[in-house]
Amino acid sequence: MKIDPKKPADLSAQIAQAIRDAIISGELIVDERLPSEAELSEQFQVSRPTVREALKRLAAQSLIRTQRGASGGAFVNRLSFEGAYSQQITTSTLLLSMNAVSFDTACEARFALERACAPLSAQRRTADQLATMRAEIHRQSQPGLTDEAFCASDVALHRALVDGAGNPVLSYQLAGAVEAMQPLMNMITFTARSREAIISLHNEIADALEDRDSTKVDATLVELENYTRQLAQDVAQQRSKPA
Amino acid sequence: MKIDPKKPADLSAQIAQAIRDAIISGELIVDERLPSEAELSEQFQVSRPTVREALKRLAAQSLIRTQRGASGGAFVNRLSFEGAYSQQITTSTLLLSMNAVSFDTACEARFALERACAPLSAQRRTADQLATMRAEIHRQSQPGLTDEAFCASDVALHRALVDGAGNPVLSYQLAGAVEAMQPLMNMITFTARSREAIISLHNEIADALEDRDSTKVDATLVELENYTRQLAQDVAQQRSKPA
DNA sequence: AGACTTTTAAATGTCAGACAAATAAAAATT
DNA sequence: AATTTTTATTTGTCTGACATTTAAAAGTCT
Repeated sequence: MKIDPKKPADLSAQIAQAIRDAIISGELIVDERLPSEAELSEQFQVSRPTVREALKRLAAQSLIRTQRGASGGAFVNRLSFEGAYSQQITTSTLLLSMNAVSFDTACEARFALERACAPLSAQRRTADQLATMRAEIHRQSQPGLTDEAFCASDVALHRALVDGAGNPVLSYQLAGAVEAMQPLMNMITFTARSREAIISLHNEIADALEDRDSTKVDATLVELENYTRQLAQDVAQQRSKPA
Repeated sequence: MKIDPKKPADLSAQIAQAIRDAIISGELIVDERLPSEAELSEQFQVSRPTVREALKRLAAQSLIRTQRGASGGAFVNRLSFEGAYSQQITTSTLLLSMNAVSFDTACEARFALERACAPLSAQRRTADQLATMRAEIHRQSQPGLTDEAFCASDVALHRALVDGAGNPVLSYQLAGAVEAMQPLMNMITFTARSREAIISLHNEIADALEDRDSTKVDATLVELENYTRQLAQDVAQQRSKPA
């Protein structure tokens, strides 16, 4: 069943893997309760702290949740799309920061993925999603908005575009790409003029989506990508010779 | 610094979050050694098992690695693209299986993302990557290949296509989408005739990539998507009325 | 002095037993 | 019958200990 050869490495890692496999293989169903820590330690012939370390590993991956009390215990989590976003975003953020990915590379990836959604979104976007985009555009045009808030709104707008494709798998995959870029975007200082240009492009995208004109959406996204890269390049240049 | 209010929830979760934040914020550098478990328990005013549970959580996310021995301890991991793949794949696999995503939805997402890479790949693919694709196509045409091996080769081919874009962020994002689909693909039984058709399309893709003809690549991917969906539909139909 | 072996110390990995806290079910009381 | 109290179960945490691994320090021999 969930046996455990005592040959190679950390017991807690082995136990975690055994339980993980049982979940993936469907041996353990969603919302099913695992044996109690005491029972698991009996079953695997290890101490309770070791079992606990294994369970914490699984909890870190959102594979299980724990509940205290009489009929408490560890339960198999239904990994929801929403719940998987955060993991995806954390991982992507770390990847981008630790591997010193260039802005260009990240930007290229982000827009390539987003353009993949555009045709589907043009076809399927709901009125609600369009309204969300319009609302974000309106927020972006308000004076006194911080750069951080501007970027956050930008992310929200693009999330709405992606969600418009009506494909949760796509939305999940892109959440990381779009949101993980935000820290990088935050490094750009947006002048009033650049904001105006971006908002204008955002409006074009919304209009095109309203008309369900996927060609126009794609073309505008390309424009937006080029403009974003240009902005980043200008900022980098200005910083290198501040005189 | 990495303080810890003892108000709300699990101490080990709080400590893990504190250390995680320190890593993300850059307060802890890659390959830097964390304080020993004893020191951490002193610092956070908790016991060593609690600290250990926190560290195991971080280890499960590949944020740290541990080493035994005299100058051992917990070290901040460089989260490599390669290393992030497995997490991405596990998460995506679980998502697909637990949420009963339809084959159509997963398939649509997968090809949408892949088509996003196609233009870049047509432009930048190396001779090596093309050779890899040719080799996989050759393998696919060998008789006696199991369905699992055929699918694995299929994954390898598409990975090569995606890698051809020369954008590690894209490759990382798509690894999950492509590989997580494999269990679903394995459920399709490939007849000799359907394999032949797929291989023919694969050859077309390789030819188009050799010619750096991105339009052709895209068109062929669309064909492949349609054919794949058709196959899945046929299998589903046949299973519903096995007479 | 230099190369090899032995010892030592530091660190993680594991264990055992205990108590605290939360929680739901069972029992008792009104 | 409804409410309160008790109880049992289970996770969360602590203390203290021992085992194992590993690198560096100490010692030994040529």
